[in-house]
Amino acid sequence: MSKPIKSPPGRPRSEKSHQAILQATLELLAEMGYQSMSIEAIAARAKVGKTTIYRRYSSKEELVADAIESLREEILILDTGSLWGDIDILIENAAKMVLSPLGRQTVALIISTASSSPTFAQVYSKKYLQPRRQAFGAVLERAKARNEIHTDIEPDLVFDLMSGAMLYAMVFQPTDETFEAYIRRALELCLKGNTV
Amino acid sequence: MSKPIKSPPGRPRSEKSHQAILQATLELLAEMGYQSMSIEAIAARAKVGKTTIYRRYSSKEELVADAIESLREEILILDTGSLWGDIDILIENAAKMVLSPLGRQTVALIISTASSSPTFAQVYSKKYLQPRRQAFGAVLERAKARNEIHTDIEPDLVFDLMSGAMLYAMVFQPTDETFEAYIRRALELCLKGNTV
Amino acid sequence: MSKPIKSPPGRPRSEKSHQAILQATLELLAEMGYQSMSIEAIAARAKVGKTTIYRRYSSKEELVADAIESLREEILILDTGSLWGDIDILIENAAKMVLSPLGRQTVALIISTASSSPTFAQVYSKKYLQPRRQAFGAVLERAKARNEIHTDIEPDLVFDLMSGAMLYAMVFQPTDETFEAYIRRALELCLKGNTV
Amino acid sequence: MSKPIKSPPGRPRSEKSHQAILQATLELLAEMGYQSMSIEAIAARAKVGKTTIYRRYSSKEELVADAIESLREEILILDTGSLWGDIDILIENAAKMVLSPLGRQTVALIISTASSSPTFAQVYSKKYLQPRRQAFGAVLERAKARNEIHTDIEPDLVFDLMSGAMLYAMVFQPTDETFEAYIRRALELCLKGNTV
DNA sequence: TGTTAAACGAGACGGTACGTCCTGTCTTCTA
DNA sequence: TAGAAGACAGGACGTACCGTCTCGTTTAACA
Repeated sequence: MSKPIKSPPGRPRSEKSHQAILQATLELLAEMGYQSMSIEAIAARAKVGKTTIYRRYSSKEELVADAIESLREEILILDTGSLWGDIDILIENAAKMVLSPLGRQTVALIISTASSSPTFAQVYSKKYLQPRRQAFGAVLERAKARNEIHTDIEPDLVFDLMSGAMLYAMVFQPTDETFEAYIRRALELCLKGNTV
Repeated sequence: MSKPIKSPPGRPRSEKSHQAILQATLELLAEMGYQSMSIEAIAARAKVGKTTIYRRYSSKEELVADAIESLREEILILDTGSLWGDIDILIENAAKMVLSPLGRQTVALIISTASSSPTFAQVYSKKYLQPRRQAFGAVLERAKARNEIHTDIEPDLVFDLMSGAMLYAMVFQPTDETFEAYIRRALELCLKGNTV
Repeated sequence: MSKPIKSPPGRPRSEKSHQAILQATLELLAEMGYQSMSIEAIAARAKVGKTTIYRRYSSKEELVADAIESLREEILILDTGSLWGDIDILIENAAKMVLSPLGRQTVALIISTASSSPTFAQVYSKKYLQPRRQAFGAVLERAKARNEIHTDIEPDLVFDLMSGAMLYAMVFQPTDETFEAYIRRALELCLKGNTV
Repeated sequence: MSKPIKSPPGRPRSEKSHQAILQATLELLAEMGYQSMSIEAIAARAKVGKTTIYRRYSSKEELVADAIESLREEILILDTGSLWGDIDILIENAAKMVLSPLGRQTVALIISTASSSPTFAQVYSKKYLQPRRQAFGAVLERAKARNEIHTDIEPDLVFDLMSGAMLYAMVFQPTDETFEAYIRRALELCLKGNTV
């Protein structure tokens, strides 16, 4: 049995260049935003030829999607023992992302892309939202087990509502209070009728 | 008493050109989308010099914001006599916009633009959302007067939550049920703890 | 018998504006040259509407020609009693203009304008060169009367030759000797075969 | 011994584009003149991006100077055996250039540029005038050897005088006779006192 | 140990759109 | 009715990037 994986002929692609491209992309994304960031600038920042980028990605979207994907971190949810303890950790994590420049750009990009590209929306939904939906579901299930909330609550609907609220808050900044306080207030409203 | 309004010196701006610009903007917006639409194309379509556009707007964002603003229709809210009667009308109106092809395109554009342009977001928020927020507020106030919901409910927060939910639903289509049913379910969740 | 000069109806043209336009034109001409000087800049400098310029002149050439024409000075030729005495005065005058910074600029402008605009060339030729041609002719005629040069000499041809030589000398600076010496040498060459 | 000439990095400039640019420039120069010829039109005619022109030349002057320079032809002077035979050939050549549309434009441009740019004047003088000055000198030297003109004649001065006369004739068109006849008459005047 | 073939950096290519500037015309109000 | 102010359609300017291409130069696996 021979190895079916055969390395292609010629010089292999440089992992170093790859990393430099992703790094430069993320930096420029944070510094000047998706729209005004040019591929030429990325190439210059990464000290890489434009060709080297175009060989890997055929569009800015693809490149940025990969760059963002590259920094996805594990979602770990500690069990603090109480609903609001758990919730506060989730909100804090969300806020951390949302309030950093890169985070804002990222979310803006995702909404922007997703709103005009159902395909991207689906991919993103599956890869990014689904794990978070499950994590949030787990938190609510634990709360049910502790009798903190009604058993007939639908975690998915609450998750959607909160996701929408975060999205809305990021785009339209409807309030003067902090993001965390606003989101907490929204969640309280949602759970009000469902607390035991 | 003489009129204090004095017309400024020089030739006044042409209302005809103004309308042609807005019309052309909306047409191209529908035809090719925000990104790929160029100001030169708008000028050509409107049979207007580029200068005439730049004299009025300093960016594509501003222009598009004004073009969209120009389509704004009157919001009229009938008093059906019950909270859910009123609500159903509001939801139906929203759905009508969201589900039509032009509506989807427009909303996608708004989200897309707003998410990457705080300026546009602010303008849109003030000119478009504010009136709807007030209409929604009026509905809830009537419901309070009828003792259908608690008096301590915050209409603005509920409005934000519902706006976010609609936005989220449009982008990610999280459900198989109809848009109206999904939004109604979300609103029920929000008001659950506040019904008398 | 009524006066044939009838002032036209309506507001008469402002002499003040007229002067301001000429003044501004000459200033800008000296400051930035014919090419890069814009009619808008002239209007702005003269604190005059563009219309007011276009009402008077239909082109930049016309305006500049008139502005230059406005500075024309009297040519007076003293009779020194000898050909070379008269000539030296003419050469000295020419040199004075040609060697001053403003003179160089002006001549450069004239050459530059005339070479690319036959209309201007004609106007300039008629208004500026013709009087000088005649003055030079008078000098040669006096020399003929004094038997200093042959009677069959053509003053116009000599004038053209000398004008060309000055022009050429100014543009290409072909020599290290002084302008006056060079021109004198050229004239000697021209008259050599014609002296008695 | 290794060759010290190393090709610079990156794609080399296209000689084909270069030629197309020069060709288009000369064509448009002849068709519509220096002033009204636009760089955009040149690019279009040459089927070349504007960038490709701006990468090579930073101004219209530079481009046109190079275009003109590119058509400099060899000056070959046949020895006809007599002064006026040689001269007539030189005059005919000059006339051919001066009387063609491209020639007029070219000379106008050269004068115009040179009169306001000493640097250009010098370059042009060295590259274009010097060889002609030498050719003209050779003709006069042969005439001296044949005893047609005095040995003490200064060819350079005569050359300058004739150049100036041509220049002056082109700009101001002082005569109704043909250019050739006028120039011949001028030269006769110059050599009159020097013929044997 | 060479050969080979793709990836590399560099940068030119034909284009598109930008936002600014100026042109010559027009339209309005004021004197 | 002239003047000033300034908007108008048009069009060239020079710049910035686009995505593609063509160089000469690595770099590794294959032969």
